[in-house]
Amino acid sequence: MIRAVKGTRDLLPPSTEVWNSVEEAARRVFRAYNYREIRTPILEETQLFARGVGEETDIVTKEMYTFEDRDGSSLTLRPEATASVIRAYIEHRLDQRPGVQKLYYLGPMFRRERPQKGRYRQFFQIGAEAIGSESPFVDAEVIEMVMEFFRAIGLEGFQLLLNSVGCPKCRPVYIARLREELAKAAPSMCADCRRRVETNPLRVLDCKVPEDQPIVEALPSILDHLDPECRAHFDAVRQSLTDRGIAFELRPRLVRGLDYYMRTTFEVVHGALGAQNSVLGGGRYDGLAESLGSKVPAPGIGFSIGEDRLVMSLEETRGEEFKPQLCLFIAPLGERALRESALLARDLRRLGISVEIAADARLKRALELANKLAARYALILGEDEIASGKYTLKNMATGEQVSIAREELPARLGRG
RNA sequence: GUGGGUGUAGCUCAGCUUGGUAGAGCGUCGGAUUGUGGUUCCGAACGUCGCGGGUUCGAAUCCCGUCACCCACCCCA
Repeated sequence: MIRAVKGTRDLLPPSTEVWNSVEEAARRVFRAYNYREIRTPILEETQLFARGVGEETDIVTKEMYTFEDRDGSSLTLRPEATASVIRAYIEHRLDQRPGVQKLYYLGPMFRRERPQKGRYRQFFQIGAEAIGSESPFVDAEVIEMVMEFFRAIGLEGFQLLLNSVGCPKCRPVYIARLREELAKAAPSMCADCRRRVETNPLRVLDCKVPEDQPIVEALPSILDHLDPECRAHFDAVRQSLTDRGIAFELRPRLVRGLDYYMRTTFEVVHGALGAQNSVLGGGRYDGLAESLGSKVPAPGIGFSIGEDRLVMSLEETRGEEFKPQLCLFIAPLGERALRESALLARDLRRLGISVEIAADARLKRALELANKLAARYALILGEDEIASGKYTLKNMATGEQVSIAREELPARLGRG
């Protein structure tokens, strides 16, 4: 038997209904913030990610789906979308368009990791980027938009974590300071941390081993090492969030795994997701365009939402609410009735009313099916009804039946 | 890449310790007479017991190998 490849999966109804309502809500909310959709290719030149995401990151060193095209060029299935969006911004000179470029995207990303709960090799992200401004006001607005989106889909029980990771000027100073401290503390820490001291000292801050926590908490905070510009930026972001009534938790030890982040970084975590509890990651990336070879600067901030994880947490708490309903189930009795119901169904469907027809079932069987499909109404269409012109409409919830003329049906059924 | 767990009907699982050629619930399909669902009752279909090898008169059950899936680490969405 041929199966879906490891780490990929089929999304089936009724789950796809949840996916659709999540995506519809995102489009609606983002549009209200004047974001518009961008669709970039799923395939890019490998160099885009190598340079954009960072040569030394885990994504680039071991997680990319990279292959050689027939002409010998190296292509990669996108592991994330920000680099592509910036590439498109540069390529199409969007900096020449008026105002801040606000773009959103949604679609599949690919990383060749070992799958586990909430982690897939093909996974879906919904993200947005605001490019062309360094203003902390934009940072706060982007975060507010995310919060409004979560509110729109009714997500609860999440936490917004906020930090600043400084900039290429002040971060190295901090990392040097961190290394000094770690040189002393590392020997008594876990094996992973001892390794991280060499590879990526910032990651030590993210250590989850309980025994290491006292040491981690005593390490110097990056927030004490921001240079004046980064400091002012971060203060302004926090002030604007407070002005907007957005609750956040300051997490000086929040670090991100992609190289391009600077200054503001944020994350949203949700319980009931297993070990992969992060549903959103985002931050500012003012230097990304230049590292992709752009002559024009493109300071920006954005986020990406792990749609798989988001849907998972929605389904955990309120999966029932997304069950779609069938409005009308038609049970035709006999050939004439079947032909008549085809025309009736088409007319109702034109009005947006969902209709199903039992093409070949006895009445009992048809009603059984109507019940299983959770139809709100069943329409019984037999010889009597055709003769009299009055159809029998049954309310499936109450069992109540009324005799109704064809013309009255749309009003009676309402929309949907 | 590393560790642990699990593979038996469409789904959820029992049976495995103490080998004797497969079960339950749900679902699907049919029936309980004429054009009335949800409840109930009766019945049916569906299994190379993940795969390969070994031990044995006999293997879902014991042994070896292998594959797949899940969870966790790493890292991230």
